[in-house]
Amino acid sequence: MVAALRESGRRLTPQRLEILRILSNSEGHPSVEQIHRTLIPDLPMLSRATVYKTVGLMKELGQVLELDFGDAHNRYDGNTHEPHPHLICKRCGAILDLENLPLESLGEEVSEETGYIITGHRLELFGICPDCQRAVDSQPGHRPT
Amino acid sequence: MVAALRESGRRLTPQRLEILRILSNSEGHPSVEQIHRTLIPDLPMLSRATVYKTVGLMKELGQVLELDFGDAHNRYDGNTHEPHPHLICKRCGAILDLENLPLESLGEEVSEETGYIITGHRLELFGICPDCQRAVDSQPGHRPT
DNA sequence: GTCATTGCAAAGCATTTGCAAGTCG
DNA sequence: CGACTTGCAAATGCTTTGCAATGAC
Repeated sequence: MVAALRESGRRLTPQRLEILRILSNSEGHPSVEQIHRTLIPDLPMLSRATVYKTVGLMKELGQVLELDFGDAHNRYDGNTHEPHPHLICKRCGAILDLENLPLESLGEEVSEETGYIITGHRLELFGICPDCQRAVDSQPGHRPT
Repeated sequence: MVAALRESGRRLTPQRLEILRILSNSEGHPSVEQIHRTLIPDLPMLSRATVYKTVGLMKELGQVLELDFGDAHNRYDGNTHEPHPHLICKRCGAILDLENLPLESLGEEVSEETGYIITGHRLELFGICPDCQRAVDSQPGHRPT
């Protein structure tokens, strides 16, 4: 990521370095707000605008993927450059990356049926993760948002 | 839809009637703004707030499905109550409903692998529709947004 | 030393809400 | 008539933008 930054002629500031660190370590597909909150202890002056600008820049450079789960905050995935399916827990919001799903054949089939050229896709599965299943058993009244 | 409105004790106003008409005839999954713009000739005083309120009400009554394709405007689908896959043209924005895709088996597979209980999914395929493929041939420089 | 970048504040947008005026039943 | 709706305007919440000060190279 740092290399991509440099190659594009941009500067590497401490703010950007920290933001990139979070994006590349991101297992949880953080939102701008989460990134900002995480970094405030280290960079107390960090503004949300800077996070937005950096994330937007990395998106532009193709280093980061913007996800949109329809719940106000966009979330970002720094681990892959390719869209891929996600499995999202409706209760706790955990997001799991899915791999090796047979979607190519599906695209071909749809292409034949409709005459469209298929260029991409987005797949999200929703459910309840194992942890939350256990939690449900012990707290029967507790509902997700 | 009108029945569902009445049963819930709501009133049937001309504005609502027209909005429902568009939702139920919607082949194009209109946005609030599109609904509003379409109705302005007939109901010049119609406010966007009313469209938002009505659409939100129908969503609450389960008569309409809210779609979110990540491009600012939410869009609404009055034809089905069940989520289903969509095929979206990146060039002209046309939206096609897909049916009979074998997604259940996919959910079962993921469920076994991850331990999640799968409760729903969202699938969108992106591509270029046949019309736009022809248009591309004749206007090579024209790019979608 | 330059010029990209930061961070604040203000602006933008889609959507929501408050409320007086209007109207469905 | 009374309560639900409308439509305006103001408010909200995320994101973007303008711009002077800062700092990377």
